[in-house]
Parts: sequence; C-alpha cells; structure tokens
Amino acid sequence: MTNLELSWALEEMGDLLEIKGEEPFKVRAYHRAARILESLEEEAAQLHARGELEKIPGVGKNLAKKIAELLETGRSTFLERLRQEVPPGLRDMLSIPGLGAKSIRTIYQHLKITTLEELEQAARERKIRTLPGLGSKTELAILRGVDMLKESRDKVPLGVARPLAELFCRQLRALPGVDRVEMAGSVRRGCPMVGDVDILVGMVSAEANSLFEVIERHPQVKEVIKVENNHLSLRTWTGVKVEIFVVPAEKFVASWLYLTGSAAHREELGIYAKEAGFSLEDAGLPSRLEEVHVFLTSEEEFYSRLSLPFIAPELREGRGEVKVAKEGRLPRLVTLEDIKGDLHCHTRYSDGLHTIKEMVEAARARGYRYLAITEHSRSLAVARGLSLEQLLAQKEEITRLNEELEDFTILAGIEVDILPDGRLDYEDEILAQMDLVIASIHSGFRQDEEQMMARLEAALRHPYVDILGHPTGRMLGRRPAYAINLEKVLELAAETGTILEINASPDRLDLDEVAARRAKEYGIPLAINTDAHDAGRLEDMEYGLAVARRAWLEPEDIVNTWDLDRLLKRLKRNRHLKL
DNA sequence: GCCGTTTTCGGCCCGACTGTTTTCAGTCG
Repeated sequence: MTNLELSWALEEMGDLLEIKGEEPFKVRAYHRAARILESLEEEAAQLHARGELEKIPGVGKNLAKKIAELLETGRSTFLERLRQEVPPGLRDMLSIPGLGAKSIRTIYQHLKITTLEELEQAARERKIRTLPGLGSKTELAILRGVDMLKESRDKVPLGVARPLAELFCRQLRALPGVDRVEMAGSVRRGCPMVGDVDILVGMVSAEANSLFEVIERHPQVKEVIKVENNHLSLRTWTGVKVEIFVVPAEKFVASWLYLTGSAAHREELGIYAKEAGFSLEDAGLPSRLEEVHVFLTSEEEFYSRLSLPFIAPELREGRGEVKVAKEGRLPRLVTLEDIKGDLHCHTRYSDGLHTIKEMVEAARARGYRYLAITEHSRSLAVARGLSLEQLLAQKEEITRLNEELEDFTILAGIEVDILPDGRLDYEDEILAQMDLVIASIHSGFRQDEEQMMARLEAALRHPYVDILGHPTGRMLGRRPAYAINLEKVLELAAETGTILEINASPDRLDLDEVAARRAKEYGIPLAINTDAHDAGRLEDMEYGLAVARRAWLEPEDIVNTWDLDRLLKRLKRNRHLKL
C-alpha cells in the first residue's frame, strides 16, 4: 500500500470518528497523520520493514499498529468496524459547507437520515429547521451544498484520480505478457474532475482473464462492477471507478486514440474527415473499441494520415482544435520543461511543513531557477500568519541564503490577505520592501458581489500587488467561487497589469481553464503556482499545467516560464524602475 | 490520538464569523 492510500484510509478514519463524536484532539491526530503520510518522502512500507513506523511524526503506538495492518493485509479491521457503525452517507455530508459533524449527528439522531438524497428531501420539506440548534439558514446551506455535490457526483479530483491511475499502470506493467500500459480518457486529457479512470493495456501474450484475476485481488479494489472478455470495471475503496481495457499489442495505438476521446473531439474529426474526403476508420480511429482494423505505430501517424499536426490530448475537447490544427495555428502548449520557478509556497514560518532551505532544495531538484517564499499574513491566525517581525526576520534569512546560492534565487514574497474591507494586511511600506506580493482572499467568503468586487478592485489597483492568488476562491467539489464578476476581474487585471494565478493545488485549480483562456484573450499574464505547503507538493505543478494546456496557453503566456530578470521587470512594482 | 517530559498526564492553534438565541455553539480557515 502506498503512502497516499494509507493517507486516504487515515483520513476516512478521522472523518468517521469525528461524526461519531470522538474527542476533537483524537480526530485531529488521524487527520494530522494522514497529511504527514501523504507528504512523506520515504514509503511507509519501507519504514515498516525496518520497524520504524513510529519514527513518523504524529504516528505513535496506536496509529503504527493500524498502519502496519493496512500495509500487511491491505485492510483495516478498525476502519471496517467504523464503516459499519457510521452510515457512509454521513461522511459525504461533511462535504457540505456549513454542516459539521455535530449538526450531522443531530440530523441523523432525529431524522434517521443516512444519505444525501434523504438529506435533500428533509431540507426541502423544511424538517431541518425543526431540529435543535439548526435553522432555516442551515437548511439553505444544505440545499446549496447538495446541489454542488450533485455536480461533482461520482467524480473525483484529478489529484486523486491521476495518482491512482499511475499506481495501477505501474502494477499492470509489471505483469507477464504485458507490452504497454497507458492511462486514457479524461485523466489523460487532464480534466480537473473525472468520472472514471480509463486504463489501456496492450498484451503480447496470455489473455485478459489471468490479468484481471490479479487486479481483482488488488487491495485498493472494493468491488468488481463488471468483467467482460477484454474489459474490467471496478470500484476502489476511495470510490473511484476504474475501467481497464485489454487489447492485443498491435491494436494499442488505435484503441488509445479512441479511449482518450473526447467524444466531442471524435465528432470534430469526423466532420473534418468527411469534408476532406477521408474516412476516420481508414485513417485508424475506430468507431467502436471492438473494431480496430488499422495498426498504427503512433498517434502522430494517425493525425498525419488526416494531414493534421499532432493534437495534444488536453486539446481534444471539440473546442475548435481540428479547425485550428488544419490552419496550422495550434498553440505550442506550455510544458513542465518550460517552467523555471514557482512563485507561491509556504514554509514552517507559517503553515508549511518544511524549512526555506528544504523547499529550495526541492525546487532546485526540479530544475527550477527561482522560488518565491510567500507566507500567510498576520490576520490569518490559523495558518500562523507572520507578524511584522517574523516577516522581516524571514526576509533577512532569505537574503543570507541567497548569498550562498549559485544559479538560483529565492524571492522574499508574501501572500497578503485582502481584508474584508479591502485593505491589505500589511502597510504599503512593508509591501514595498518585498520582492513579490500575492494578494488573496481567505476570509469573509460570504460577502455579496458588491463587497467582494470592491475588495478585489482595491487589491488589483494596489501598486504593490503583483499577483492575485486563487482568484475565484473555488474549492473543487467543496466550495463554489466567491460572489464575483469574473469578467470585471479580468478587465481590472488587464487594466492594472496584475498577474493572475492559476493555483495548481488539485483542490483548487483556480483560475479554471475557461477563465484562463479568457485571460489570455485579454493579454493578461498568468502564473502557474503550486501554493505548496511542503516540498512534495511542488509536484502539483503538473495539475496547473494541465489547466494551462487545456486553456491553450503557451510558455509566453506564463510568467514563471520567463527568466527571472524579465519576470522581475514585469512586476507592477518594477515596471517603471530600471533594475 | 500524539507528544514531551516535569516519567505518566495535561496540552494539543485559535479567533472570527454565522446562525441560532437571547449569551453561545458550531463551523471554518
């Protein structure tokens, strides 16, 4: 079992304990351990082999025992017992903003409700407001929350799906008779939320059955939904649907094309082919997976048979990509190799896990040339936002570290809160001293559009605000965007020369691909930032890149593909200065 | 639950906001 899977299991234990009404500190211990495991550099399995599980911070005797059981058997008797005690629907309710464990317990005890459907119905029938401590506002929050959850129903964030897909791919590749394994479908196209994980296996020998038998026993597998001759459909314990398709090696590429989709892209191709007098089938794209008759060696070969350049998976959404490809105007999509630095991360100074040095080492290991340290500001107490003294002390440490570094620059930045009244959380004199200022909203989420826009406008017009962080505030499947007028935000960003962030955290992916593409039309520069709270999460850059690529963005559009000199000159604060 | 130490239990991050009440509990970040 991987650290990520262990982390999911502990997270679920924590949630179920919370709903059960266990003491908050116990609950927190599970959640804390889950978070630490997720970002642990060494695999827990290796630590366990050496008998060193308890060396993991936040893991004591009890948690070590539970982790050991998971590692040895792939299951947890404790978790299974919890799942029996707490109806699983109750855990889903935790995702409704404004509804916590205590309220869920009240609702469960009084109304015996165990599913989101029943909860919605009770809210509609105005039964929630009759319960002690709950009122009409909570009822409204429930209805809104259920709506949001419905939208993301049966979908999981790319940040969950992709690691899972990679895990399955790795393990499938190790099996005998397997020639090639790749992910396909919406995961390959980089969709922020995916309904299922499609995996394609090309085999040189043996048959699918023996392979399926191995996979069905995988510890992540909760149930097998369907087995057909070349198709296995299963659900994992984390609720993700995984579809595994098996084809003979020679049919791999054509099948991969088909499974990657999207349907809208295939349709666009179909229209183009018809006009041009081609047949998609003859060129290699089957109309059904079972009907592959053309053996391609690569996807490039397919597109070239249609006289088209290769169209990247992220563009295959039926958004005009075929027409643009035909005209030879496809964007040169930004790639990880283009990224020269990360402009948003946290360290131990605020709520991050690692030291500045550790973050810098991780950034250098990724081949970056620069890294901006951007802690939370003083008002954000929960995240240990920096006092003035701490901020200046950190700035000094960064200056010292920079003197030791060759070919790398640490920027002394700050993620300053945009306060509910539109002021920033530090005085201008302080902000003027920083290398880079990100302004973000972390409070007063429920203000109306007028108030929100006043705050954002004040921040965007501020002479020392270089980047607007996670501009809409949405959390995927958890929280909708603030009440803002996005078009107006874009106008203001363009007018004031403020950079907009594509926050790469898989929980956010904010701006989204539609807004990012709009931003490009406005000529607004974007930054893809991970907002990493530990060194491992610098890897989230790939999710931000998926958004950027789906938004048709090129390296030129992304400021952190630029050399540091050019980037610094572009910052609002430096635009009129000679550096 | 963990942790640290003062070896054996008390502290663990807490302040703001909101909604429900009418002085505070629950939720959130």
